[in-house]
Amino acid sequence: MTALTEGLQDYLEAILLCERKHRFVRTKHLAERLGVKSPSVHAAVKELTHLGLVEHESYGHIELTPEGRKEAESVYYKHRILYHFFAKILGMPPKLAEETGCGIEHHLDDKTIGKITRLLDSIERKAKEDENFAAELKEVAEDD
Amino acid sequence: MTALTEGLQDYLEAILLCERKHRFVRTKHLAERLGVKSPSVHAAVKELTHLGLVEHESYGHIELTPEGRKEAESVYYKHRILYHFFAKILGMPPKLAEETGCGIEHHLDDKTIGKITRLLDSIERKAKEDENFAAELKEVAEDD
DNA sequence: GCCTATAATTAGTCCAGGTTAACTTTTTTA
DNA sequence: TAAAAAAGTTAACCTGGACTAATTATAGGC
Repeated sequence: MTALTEGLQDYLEAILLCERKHRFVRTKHLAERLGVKSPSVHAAVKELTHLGLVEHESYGHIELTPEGRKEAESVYYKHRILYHFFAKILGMPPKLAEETGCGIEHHLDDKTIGKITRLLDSIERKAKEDENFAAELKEVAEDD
Repeated sequence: MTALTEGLQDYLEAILLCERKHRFVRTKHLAERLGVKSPSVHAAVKELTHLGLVEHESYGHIELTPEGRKEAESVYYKHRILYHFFAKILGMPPKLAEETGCGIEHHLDDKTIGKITRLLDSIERKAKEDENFAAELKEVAEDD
């Protein structure tokens, strides 16, 4: 009720991404992006409004509040890091990398994401200066 | 209904671990391990029975079928790899590493887990032969 | 061998989050 | 500008997965 569930985090992220593409965000856009019907969007947006994370007047467009934006950006950042890891390091097909990232982003706190970020940095830096290591990584990524 | 949900996977894994400790598995053990009440266990076990993954006679003990065992072991293996990654590589506190692994194990397919396994191997091998890289990893793990 | 304690089961409830169908508001267009 | 199309809202319902309370089995202690 008063908690930000995984599902609501997905809605926030979707709002953020929609607003970058459509100038303003409508129920329909979110429904399409999330593969869900409009009454579901309606209920979620109502709940997010109630939590003070979005603003939405009836039949109007949907906007993030500052806190909502912060939350949405945090989710999105996690998503991008994970996508990078799955797609670029592990060599997963883009769609699967995308879905996998989406599934697990909610389970990782900010500090953990920070550590993963630095780990990936180290790995990639090392791969640049070490042929052998780079070859091993390549093998992992290219295994099908 | 006919799908193996995340929750049911957790039950399978718990059955596997309980049977290693108690000789036979009872509703009560699963309830304790999963932090859930017995009617919830009952319902889940019934569903798993229906899916052909466990056998359970009324008031008796709970057993994995061969397919159930296979599934349970797959989940458990994922869990262990992830625990290793979070606890040993990222240096997360054991409890958090445990919970995080549990949250995301369901989202990773076998091939992905295989890739992660090999990636961790490469990283650890490289760290053994390369002081510098080892130091960087250590820093990631020890950051609090 | 009976009685009590413990365990398992059943019945009924709740909540999140989805659905369809019906209705209202807004927008578009002829 | 009025009618049709599209979008949003509401109501009623379903499912998974938890819960409590009440009931039924089983097992141990006397």
